[in-house]
Order: sequence, then structure tokens, then C-alpha cells
Amino acid sequence: MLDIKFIRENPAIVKNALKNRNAEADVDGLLELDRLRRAAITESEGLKTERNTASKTIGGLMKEGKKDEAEAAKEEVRLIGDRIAALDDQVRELDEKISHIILYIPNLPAETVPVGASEEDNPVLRSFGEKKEFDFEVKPHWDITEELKLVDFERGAKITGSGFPVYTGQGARLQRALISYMLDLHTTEHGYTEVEPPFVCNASAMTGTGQLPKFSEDMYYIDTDELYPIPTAEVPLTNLYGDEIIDADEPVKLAAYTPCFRREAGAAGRDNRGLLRLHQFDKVEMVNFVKPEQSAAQHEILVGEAEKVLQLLGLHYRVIELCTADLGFSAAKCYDIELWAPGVERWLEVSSVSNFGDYQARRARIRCRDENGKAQLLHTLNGSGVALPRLVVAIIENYQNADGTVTIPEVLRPYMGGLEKMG
RNA sequence: GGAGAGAUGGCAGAGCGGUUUAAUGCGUCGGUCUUGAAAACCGAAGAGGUGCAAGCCUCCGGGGGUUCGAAUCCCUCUCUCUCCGCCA
Repeated sequence: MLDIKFIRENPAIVKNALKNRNAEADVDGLLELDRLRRAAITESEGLKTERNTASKTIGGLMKEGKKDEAEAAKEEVRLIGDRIAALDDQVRELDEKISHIILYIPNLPAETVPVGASEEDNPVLRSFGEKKEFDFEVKPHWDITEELKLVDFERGAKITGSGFPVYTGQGARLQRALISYMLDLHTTEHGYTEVEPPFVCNASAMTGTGQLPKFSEDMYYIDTDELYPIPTAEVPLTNLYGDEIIDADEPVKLAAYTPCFRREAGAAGRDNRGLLRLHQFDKVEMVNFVKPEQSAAQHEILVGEAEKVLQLLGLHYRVIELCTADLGFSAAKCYDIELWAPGVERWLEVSSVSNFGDYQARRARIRCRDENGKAQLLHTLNGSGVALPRLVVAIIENYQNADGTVTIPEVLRPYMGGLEKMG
């Protein structure tokens, strides 16, 4: 969330940022509640000072045996106590109202983020490789996965529902190979610590990273135990250090493989053929905790680490920057990496690399020490490194052969038992 | 799931209704001494809120209650440990 002090001092900046994001929030109402809250606190604290002094006096009178005087004083202090209780109730109510507004206000876009009206305005920053030429008719991945029995969509729908594919045979092996390949790359080449977190989180963690309260409809929920299956490893990894002051003199870098669960409410029928949009998918995620002054530079490093995964696989991709209108709720700045898939003839988003500034750190209370040893909010970043299904789509479609087989990229072969082709 | 015991500052560990502004030890940082270091001695040091500031308020796992006053008493939740049960 945003710093209430910042909002108080820069309401115009906040309102303009909301406008650029096509978002709305009652900033003036928030500031009025903030004013009332501080007035109530000031009054309550003054009374508490009185009460503390009076209580000490009563203690003294009791010791000296002046019972009558003590009783008279007690009566007086009781009245002060009643007023304090009323004021503190007021503060609590105001806190709730303030939270209700401020938790729904998205992060401010960084100054470098291009202002835009829709995803049409996302600039392409760079690309790697080029579109492969084929001397035969390329097939979309759903034909290939069926012919080679790599994915069984029908049976997944039978046992769970649509959007829950079953990977089989070499298809299942490929999932495992990709996970191992990516985690090995990040841990050995990029300095990451591998983590295997829980795949469900509580409401507090979900609020810390910004999924709650606004996006509860996008998540699955286990009512009996009040737990949410994670939509991304960002949630458990980032919240790992919630309520802590950690040493971030060097960036703390965590990488994890987890399945991800998304209801994709409102997305029915969109982009959902084959492996393009699923309710459950696998992903390797990278999360960084850095000192504030390092986050902009670390963001560039992080996107490079995600790109490395694709470069070694020999896949054609491009990096775009999200404009203000397309930026995620908690992000201050975000790059998307898109892979070219010749079968479906589309660019597929496989990684979203975001700098959250101190937005998540403030919600989750994650801090580090500044140069003077004082506690300060740190910055969080994360990036997919990368999401599997669309990566699988790109691999299968780009490496398909005229005879119906799929060549396995060389870096994956050690993870596939030396296999060179699927099919 | 059942029974019991716990949760206090970076760590260990006192305190169990009013000089606790949370003792003491270890660790950390600064200083004295020293060629340098160690030892010894002296000193400093938490987080959040509020206020222009001085300062004040809050925080002893979370929440609620009793009281003039709660780390301390009561209720409740969470977590940890021990034993039992069940079980990949």
C-alpha cells in the first residue's frame, strides 16, 4: 500500500497516478478520515498521560494508607478511562475505514513508466532471435500434444474440470525437465537460493502481496481451513520475511518451483485453447529483496535472468514494458517477456518481471537496515523464471519437425535422459 | 485427534497487580588502556504511532476482559515442546 503520509502531502500526484491507471479511489475521503484519526489519537494520548500520572499518585496514596483520598481519585480516573476507551474505539473504527480505502489503492507507477491508455501502448524494448522459417505446414501445439500423447485434456476435464490438463509420458517428463533446468540455471548461474514453500497460504500472506482484498474472486479458497491455493509463488516467497527486519546489504534472491492456481474469473472463452490459459499450471518464480536504492538496477538484472532461460533454449522472444494502464495492481514498473509461437501465430506472455518498490514491503512489513542502522522498508521484485505451459507451447511449436516429431532443445536433453526427439 | 507444559528485547533468562524508565548474562557497537590485539573498565543501543519541536503514547505471541493501574489476574485464538493415538 501507499504511505499515508505521502498521500497526505501529495494528493495531486496520487490522483494523477490513479487516472493514468484507469483506477479510482476516494483520496479526499481517505484524507478526511486520516485527519479525524490523528485528532482522536492526540486527544486519547493526552488523556493517557493524565491517567498514568494519576494512577501513580493513587499507588502512593494506597501505600501511605490514605484510603479515602485514593478512592476519590479512583472515581475521577475512571471517568478519564471511559473517555479513553471511547476515543480508542473511534480510532479503531477509523483505522478500519482507512484500511478499506488504502488497501484498494494500487501502487504508483514509477516515473519512467510510459503513460498509456491500454495494452496497445506497451512499447517493445528489444527482441532476441527471429521467427523460424518452416518448409512444411506448422501445427498448433494442441494437435502435436494429442498426436504424441503429451497432454490429455479430456481426462483432466473428467477428473477435475476444464483448464486442468494431465501431462503424460514424455509430456510429463518435459515438465519435470524444464523445472529442473530452470531451477539449476538460477541457483548455479544467478545466485538464487532454492525454496520449496507451501502451496497454500493464509489471508494475511495474500494481503501482504496484494492479492487480497481486491482480487479474492481470482483465487480458489479452502473454506474449512481458511486457506488459499497460491496463484503464484510470489505469495509464499515474498511473505516469508513478513514482519521481519532482514539483512539485505546484498540482494536476497529466492527461486521456487510451485504449481499455480487461478480461477481466471471472467476470462472464460478467452485464449483458452490448448495450454494457453489454465486453472493450474507450473512455474518457476524468482523473488528479490533489495535495499531501496538498488531496486531499479536489480530490476534490469532480474529481467535478464528470465531472458537467459529462453536464450539457452534458442527461442525467439521480445521484451515489452507495460504502460500505466496495463501495470499490475502492486507493481511500480513491469516488463513482460513474450515468446513467439508459430503454430498459434501469436506472442505468448511467459514472464512478468515487476518492481514493487516498497508497496508490498509496507503491506507485509518487510524491512532492512539503512546505512545508519535504522529500520527501513525494503523493495521487493519478482519475475517468472518462467511459466511452463506457454513455454511448452513455444518449444513444441518451434521445434516441430515435418515428420511429426519434436526436437528437444539441447540444454534439456540431460534432463530427458539424453532423448533428442519426442515422438 | 487426546493430555500436559510453554511463548518476555539479536540470543539466553528473571519478573507473576504499583521505584520495571523490562533485572541479569551473552552477543553487538563506541570509548579508555595498548605498537596492535585480547582482557579489563566505562558507555551506547529495539519497534511503531503522534507532534513544528521538546516530548508524549503504544508494544512482554494475537485478540478480548477485570482494575485507578496488567508482562503479571481471567477468557479466547494461534504457534512451539513432551507424551499418547493415527498416518504417507
